[in-house]
Amino acid sequence: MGVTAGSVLNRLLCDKGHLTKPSNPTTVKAITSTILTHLDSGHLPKAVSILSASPFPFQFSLYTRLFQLCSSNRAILEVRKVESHLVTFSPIPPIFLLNRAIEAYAKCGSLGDARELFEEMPQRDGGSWNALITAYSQTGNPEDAFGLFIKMNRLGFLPNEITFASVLGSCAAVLALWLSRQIHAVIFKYGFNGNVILGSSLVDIYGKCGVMRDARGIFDEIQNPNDISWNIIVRRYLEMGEGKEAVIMFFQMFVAAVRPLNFTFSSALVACSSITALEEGTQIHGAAIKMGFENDEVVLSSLIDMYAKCGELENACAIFDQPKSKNLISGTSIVSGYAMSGQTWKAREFFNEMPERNVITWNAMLAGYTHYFQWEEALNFIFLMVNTTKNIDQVTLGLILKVCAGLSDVEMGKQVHGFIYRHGFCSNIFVGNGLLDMYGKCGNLKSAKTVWFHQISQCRDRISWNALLSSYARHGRSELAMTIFCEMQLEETPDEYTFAILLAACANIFALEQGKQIHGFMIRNGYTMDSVVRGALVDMYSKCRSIEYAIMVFKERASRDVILWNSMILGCCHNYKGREVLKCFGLMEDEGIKPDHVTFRGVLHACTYEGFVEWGRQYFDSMTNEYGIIPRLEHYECMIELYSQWGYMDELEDFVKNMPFDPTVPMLTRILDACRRHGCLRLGQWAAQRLNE
DNA sequence: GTAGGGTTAG
Repeated sequence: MGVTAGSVLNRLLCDKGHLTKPSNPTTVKAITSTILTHLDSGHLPKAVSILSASPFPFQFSLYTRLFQLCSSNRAILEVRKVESHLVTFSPIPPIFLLNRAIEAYAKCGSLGDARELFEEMPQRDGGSWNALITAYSQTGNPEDAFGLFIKMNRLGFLPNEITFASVLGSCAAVLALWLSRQIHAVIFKYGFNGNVILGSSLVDIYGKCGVMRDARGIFDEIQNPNDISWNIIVRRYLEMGEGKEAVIMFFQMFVAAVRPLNFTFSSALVACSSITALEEGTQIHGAAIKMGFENDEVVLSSLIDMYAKCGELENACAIFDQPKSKNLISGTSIVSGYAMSGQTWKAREFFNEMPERNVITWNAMLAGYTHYFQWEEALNFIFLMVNTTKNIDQVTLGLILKVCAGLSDVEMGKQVHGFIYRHGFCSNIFVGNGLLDMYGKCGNLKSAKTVWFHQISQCRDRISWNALLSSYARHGRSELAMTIFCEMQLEETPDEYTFAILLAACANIFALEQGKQIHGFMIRNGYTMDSVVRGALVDMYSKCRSIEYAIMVFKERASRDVILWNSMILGCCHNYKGREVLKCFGLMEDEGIKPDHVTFRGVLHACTYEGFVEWGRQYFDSMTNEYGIIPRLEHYECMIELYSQWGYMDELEDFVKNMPFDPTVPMLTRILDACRRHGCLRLGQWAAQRLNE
């Protein structure tokens, strides 16, 4: 080899004429047709070798065709041969053909050849500059593209739409908002502002830079936005978290009678999931069928995921059962849908039957277990995962840390920390926050601090701050949490979660005034009062002995989930209002809210201090019989306390000896104490004996 | 004759 484009050209331009013998037109025609036949059957190298062996010029259109095919086949050697033939046998190769050659070199990834040819061209036009700028822009050299653009202007070549499109492409690659605005102005000056492609590119850049108002302004000025323009605006709204606007724009497309691309369907459906807009999603499903996308894999997968995320597992499965829908991605959507709706058992069944899985599938399953606090299952699944697949990523590690935190297993957490350190996941903010949270939840504040200062101080975000706050608040360091909150505000805007943590901190130290201030701050600044925040408020007010405020917050809005009811019930417990607890329990049932284990903790607690021994027993039995809730250790503790406190020693003995597990040390101590107080020798001796064991 | 967007799952 060693023969480069420019050198061939230069040599031949100095020394030509003797090579271009007059050729027989019929021969040229015959060879042209042979070459074309080879091209049609996909034999590019063969076609090019015939060309190279023919010492006479061909029609320019043949060279154009050849350059095109070389580009799409990324055949760099063939481009060199075709260019070499062109400049050898055509006395004055037209500039446009050499521009095609530059483009072909660029498409084959050889900027060097493109640049050399450009340098050695005897004459260049605007197209030559465009070709080179595009070459640099598309091969990931945006700065060089900008430089060429400036040079071109200095040399007096007028930029056209093509030039601007390439330069804007470079702007998008480096998110150069300021430069884009300037180019935008120049585009306007040259009168290209009606151009659909340039308009769409500007929408693209402004959207990527997060200035959606400007993006939308440009979009609205495009006279006839095409499918690509719409695709951009829908996608950008989605990426900026404005799912609702994305869906609205998608439906606007139909008004404008532009046929959506499958990708646009996909974006719109993701947007529907993000705002749980099932109705709109279903409408989009209908539109997809009507417009003939019923066999489009991307659209089908997106539909399955939308239904799964909106909790419509039956619909999701129905689509999945269609022949064209089954693939790894849609299968993972189904696993995730079951897992995140609490049906982890069904998710697992589906998971086990999948023909192939990847790390995302495994993570989806694990996420279900952790989301529903099924730590044992999660732990077993992690062992299975580690033994089956070597593929573990930062999401897996984050989930594993969540399991360590859930089990308060700091030893395992430390092992995971070691793994993270050894495998270079330290710089990952997701993993770093997971570590911080794990140490915080396990009560190891020292290690949490170490992670904070040494691992995530460079890249910490709001989640890191919240994790730090909550670890202090959770372990009785409420005042410190307040101080940290002040520091946090210097670099992050607090969110709803931050305030829920702070309210819990206030509740712990009975800081009613500060709690009220936070409540007021949230209202004034328009924060959403979701059920978590309202629960935290109810909890704070009731713990601060301000039960009237707690009830006010509780009643404020009609939507109440089990978490909020539990906050209210436990709030009543704190204020020793046992009858209200039982009243709440009844009202909750009337609203159709299913009680959970926390609810029963409150109810049993109320029965204990009110002395409703028989009711307490009935509520405890109803957990298994009526509500299908398996009583936990704390519920057994409640019952032991209930019987002990009110001297129901026979019931106590019967209850303790029928428990499905051995009584714990605190339980035995409590029983022994009750036996002393109420003079019950037999049970007392039994408990003492068990204690000694 | 050259130019723009997008690839669904944790």
